[in-house]
Amino acid sequence: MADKERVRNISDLARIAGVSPGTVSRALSDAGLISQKTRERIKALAREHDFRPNVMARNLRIKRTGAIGVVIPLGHETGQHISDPFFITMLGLLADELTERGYDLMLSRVIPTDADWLSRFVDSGRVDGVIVIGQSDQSATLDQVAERYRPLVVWGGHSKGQVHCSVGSDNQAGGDMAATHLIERGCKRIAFFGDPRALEIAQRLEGCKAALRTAGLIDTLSILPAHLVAEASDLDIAGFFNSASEPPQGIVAASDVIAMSTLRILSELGISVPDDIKIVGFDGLALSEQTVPRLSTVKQDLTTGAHNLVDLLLRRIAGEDTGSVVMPPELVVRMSS
Amino acid sequence: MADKERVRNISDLARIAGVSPGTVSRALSDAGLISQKTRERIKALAREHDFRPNVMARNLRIKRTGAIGVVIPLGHETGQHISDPFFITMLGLLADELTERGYDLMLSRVIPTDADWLSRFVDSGRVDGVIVIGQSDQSATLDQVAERYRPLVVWGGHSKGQVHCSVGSDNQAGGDMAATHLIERGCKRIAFFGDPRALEIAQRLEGCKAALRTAGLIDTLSILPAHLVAEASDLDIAGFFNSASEPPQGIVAASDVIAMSTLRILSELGISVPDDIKIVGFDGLALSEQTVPRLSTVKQDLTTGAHNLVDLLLRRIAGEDTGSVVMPPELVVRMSS
DNA sequence: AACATTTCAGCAATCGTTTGCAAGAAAAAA
DNA sequence: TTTTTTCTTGCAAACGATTGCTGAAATGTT
Repeated sequence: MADKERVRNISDLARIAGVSPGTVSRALSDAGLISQKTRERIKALAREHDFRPNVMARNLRIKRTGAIGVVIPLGHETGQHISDPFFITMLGLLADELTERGYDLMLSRVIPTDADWLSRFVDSGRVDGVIVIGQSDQSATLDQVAERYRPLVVWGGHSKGQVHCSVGSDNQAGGDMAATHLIERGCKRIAFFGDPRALEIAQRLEGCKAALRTAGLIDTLSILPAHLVAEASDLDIAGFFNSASEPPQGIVAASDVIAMSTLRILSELGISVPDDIKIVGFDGLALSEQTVPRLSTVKQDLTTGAHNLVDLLLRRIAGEDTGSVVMPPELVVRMSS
Repeated sequence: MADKERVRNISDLARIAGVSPGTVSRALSDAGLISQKTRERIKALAREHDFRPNVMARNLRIKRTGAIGVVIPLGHETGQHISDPFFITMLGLLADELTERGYDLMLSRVIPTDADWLSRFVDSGRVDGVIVIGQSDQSATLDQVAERYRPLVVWGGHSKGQVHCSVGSDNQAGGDMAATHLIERGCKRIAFFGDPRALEIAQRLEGCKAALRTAGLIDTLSILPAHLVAEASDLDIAGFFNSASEPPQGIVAASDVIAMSTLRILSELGISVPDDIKIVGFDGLALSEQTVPRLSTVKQDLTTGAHNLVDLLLRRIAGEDTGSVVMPPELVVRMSS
């Protein structure tokens, strides 16, 4: 049958329908002025041949892609993997949020070797906007691109003089809450586990110090720049406890993942949590509820975080100029402290 | 300065360079016949104006997108979230694998309401191929699309008569290994935690039954169709232990996540693992190494799984016809059994 | 110096849509 | 019936690249 031929594009369909390509276009995209009758007819025809207009051609013409790029710069930790629970949780939330708004999500894992990594992605014309998860040690690059490319939003900490638009928690407040909590629980010697080369972690440490300072305990603070990746941090942590002359009574972990590793290592060393040592994590990921014992943690509201990221981004795409967002974290006390 | 004008496309650059657009195109895409000299000159010019050719236009012309779609159908469990650790781990591995091969990853979370969800994505012309993570309860739809759309590969179980190309573990063998191991450790009463409505889980249960049958213990098997989502499964599991007249001595969990919840609940009930009850998980995710006690599990090699998925997909894109892959799982004995 | 060969760059068609403009048809008004 | 107004539709020019073909220049060969 002649009308069973494969319909590859809008003109094919137009020929079959006996109309012009323009008319088909108008019929399929519920816009434009066109008679109800032909619209129905053409739509039915399209369905029958199960034809769907080519998205790329449309995007080229229309100059929008309907996709948002999500990029994860793996800067200061080359070993850090995209499957890090935090990234991944955020990614899932973003996917949900974007899908709901009719956008697709284009994922790009990047190891910033040259300063060009972000420009390249941004200028590829493949996405309408970009969300960067985590500043890593790339704040300078982010600022530089943000100068000229508006639809860019970053998850992470906010610091004065920052050019790029960010969404994140008040890390300093969070660090303060964690340390204060441990102090209230009677801990005198406190340790911080986390590598302050990353902006967010530096801020958490700062808050921690502030709390200790007001309690007059600042001199007891020891810092372990543990890796973020679970596998690598194991060694750091085990080493710390083996070489510590006097172990800490409380630990502020810069992330739930670090806290989880610590928990397990302590259990294997026969040290009891929370009796011997108390621990507070950071992030409030789902996995923090599954540890033994359940982890006390400074919870970031990642759901509204993702919501804010997408919201700000879409407003920026629409041309609006937006400021950054700093969200209050929340101390969740469970069984580890 | 005139030559500081913004270069928006290849013709702009051509005008500045005093050549034709075609020449610029050839210069920038290291192909084509063109003199070394002009190539260098044009490349330098492009760098200077930091111009990068529009990817969409290129894709339209070239009829390839350089992107692979990854879709996660959330079929039989509406509550199941994209941030499920398994999905997410797989997603990360795929991102790594695809990035390495020069492809981008387009993520799409789908709740299959109509039978159309996959067609729509596949026909959008936005991706060169599609990877589906998990069959959920959508095997029929997958088969149907696979009939006509070649570049489609699915992570999941393989069953006879299956049309779509799949990559996954030998789930039955895995279930057998887990149960056999528990039997060897002296367990007489064994329970299976997991909802067999999903193909993969049904296969795991089948293997489990086989092992019990040969050991003559099949009558002692109890099955708890626990939800996959951690939050929901908690209730299921707690309920199970509260109502069980005689608790099992060994548990085969259909996933590490279920095992982890079980571990924690048992700890809270004061039941010791592995002394009172032994547990084996399934998946071998990173989190299984972080539990207390460390989880014994049937490990799927997700890294080579992701590798195979991508490999088969690219071969299918190239026109080759490929069969499915079933990989052997591996029992990893840790502290929980 | 004359001719054959190779290299390089330009022309113009093409990928599959969308959309401003204008013309034809239909409906309404006179 | 004629004129005016309103709906529909077609035409053709974009969008920004790639690429087969063709001719001109450069190179090599007698």
